[in-house]
Amino acid sequence: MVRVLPDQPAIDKTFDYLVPDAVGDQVRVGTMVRVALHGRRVGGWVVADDVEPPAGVTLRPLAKVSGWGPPADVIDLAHWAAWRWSGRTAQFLRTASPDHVVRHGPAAGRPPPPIHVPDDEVIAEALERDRAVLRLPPGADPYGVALAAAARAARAGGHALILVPSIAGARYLGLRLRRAGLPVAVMPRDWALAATGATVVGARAAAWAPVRHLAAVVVLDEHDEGWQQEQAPTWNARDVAAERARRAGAPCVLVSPTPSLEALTWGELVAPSRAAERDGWPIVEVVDRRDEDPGRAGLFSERLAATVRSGRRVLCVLNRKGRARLLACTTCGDLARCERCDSSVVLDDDGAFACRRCDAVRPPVCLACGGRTFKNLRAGVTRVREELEALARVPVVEVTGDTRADELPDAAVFVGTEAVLHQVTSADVVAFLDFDQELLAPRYRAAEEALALLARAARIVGGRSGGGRLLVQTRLPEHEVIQAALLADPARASRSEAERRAVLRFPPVSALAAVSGAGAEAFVAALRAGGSPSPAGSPVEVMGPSEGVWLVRAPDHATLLDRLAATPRPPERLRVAVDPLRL
DNA sequence: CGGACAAGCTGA
DNA sequence: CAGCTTGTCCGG
Repeated sequence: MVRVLPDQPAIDKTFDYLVPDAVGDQVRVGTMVRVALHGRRVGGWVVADDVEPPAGVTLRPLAKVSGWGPPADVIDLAHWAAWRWSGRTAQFLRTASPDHVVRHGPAAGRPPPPIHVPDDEVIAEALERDRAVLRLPPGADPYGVALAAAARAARAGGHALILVPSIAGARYLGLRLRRAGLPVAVMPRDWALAATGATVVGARAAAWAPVRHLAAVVVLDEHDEGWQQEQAPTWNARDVAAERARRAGAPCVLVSPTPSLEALTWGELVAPSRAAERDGWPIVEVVDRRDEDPGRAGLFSERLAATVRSGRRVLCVLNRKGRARLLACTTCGDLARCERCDSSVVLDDDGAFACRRCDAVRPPVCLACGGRTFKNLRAGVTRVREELEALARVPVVEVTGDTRADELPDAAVFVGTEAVLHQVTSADVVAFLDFDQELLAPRYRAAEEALALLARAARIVGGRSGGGRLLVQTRLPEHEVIQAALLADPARASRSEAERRAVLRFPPVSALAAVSGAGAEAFVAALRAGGSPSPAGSPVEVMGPSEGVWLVRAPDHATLLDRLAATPRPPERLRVAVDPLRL
């Protein structure tokens, strides 16, 4: 008799079935099966075997054994993740399952030859720890860490799990490891090979890959916000991988040029020498815009003008979309604002004013004088491209999130949103036209995000030894984030950021969840009622609502998640985002 | 999720 | 009161 969790989003409940003798040898914890449930057949996973079914129910036999599923340790991990991100076990098991039916493992390959791993003290030191945060500068090649981890896992009689933020990056790393002689499963394609035994390389979903005898875990660019899924449950592949390592007793190395505060709280920092780290960061040229005449300055300093005219390949970053972001009435000069909440409004696709905060839409008419024409106060990327072209006297190409990388014309000067750093792979200089926008963004993680942005740009231009250069226009030249990049010392930024988070009680000093949706009000009421009789002593606070979102805060994850799990969910739609990146 | 069944509504 | 909609419950 086995316990089966149906693969149905709304059924978070298990049912027991008889295992027919004929298929007994194919069924274990994790096996994917089909079962009869309430008059229909549904897929599901065996989540426990040798179970004692509740009295008074007549069991039906399994309808079919579909194929291999996640190993038992991943089934346990999915139960944990359902608690950790207030989700449902089935959602995680779907991510952990092969996308095609798997009935046989791949043919056994030749035993791998001994692999040569170059000596590297810093990497070796990181792999000695149970939980290491390895701070490698942006210019460093992460291949050495992956190879050393795979070799270490092999010595321990097991396999390594290596997570890379992008799918393309994972494929490339997989190829290089395979060339070194290792059996490598690149996820999600090689699910069956991973299950039989290989070094496993992949992107976010690979945190759920089957790994035989997990013996080392590496997460590259652990600070990358892409590790977290945007939809609820907002699970984070870095945290899943770290928990897997903990459960397996395997070393876990989180690698980043700019480690997150979460990582620094979790593990021990390992970093190369100051000289080596400095070499891996580009030269940072800070242009202090306070010296300029504010009326005339625009977005282009003298330094920037000289740089775009120098003939070098320059990427200019301005995180604003093409349409105007701040409008003023041409008649009276009043700013275009929302009638309801007073926030600034932007022109939507239909030419109406749309509020960016409260969703209100109104005709484009000045509230003060009734004027109907407006001028841009802040140019978006489209306008800036034209101005920059005039300044540079060479063609300037605009890049936004919508631009297709393979259709990008070649040019010496590009301008775009952050997307330009994803789509153009090499340059001599990356220039941030208005870095204060990153530093002062109204998000609690703005400082970390700003430093990560500099690190991303640093990868494109390369370290200082190769002439890599960043140009940062700012009115905050003393800001710790800019100083951290300038001195190639990310700790400068994390120290001050840690203090700020402690004062404001933001993560990692606390644990947060954002609750929204039609059922949020009822859920939050139940959440408040579920606490200790005296709310004053309750460690779980509920704040809000602000724009329909409540924020739940607790001193730590266990307190927060136990309370969320103990609160009954209303039948209406409810989104619970644990560890929200934006508030 | 989706089928079963009960309770509620409508029109003759 | 048949015939339909809407809501709630529950599955092995």
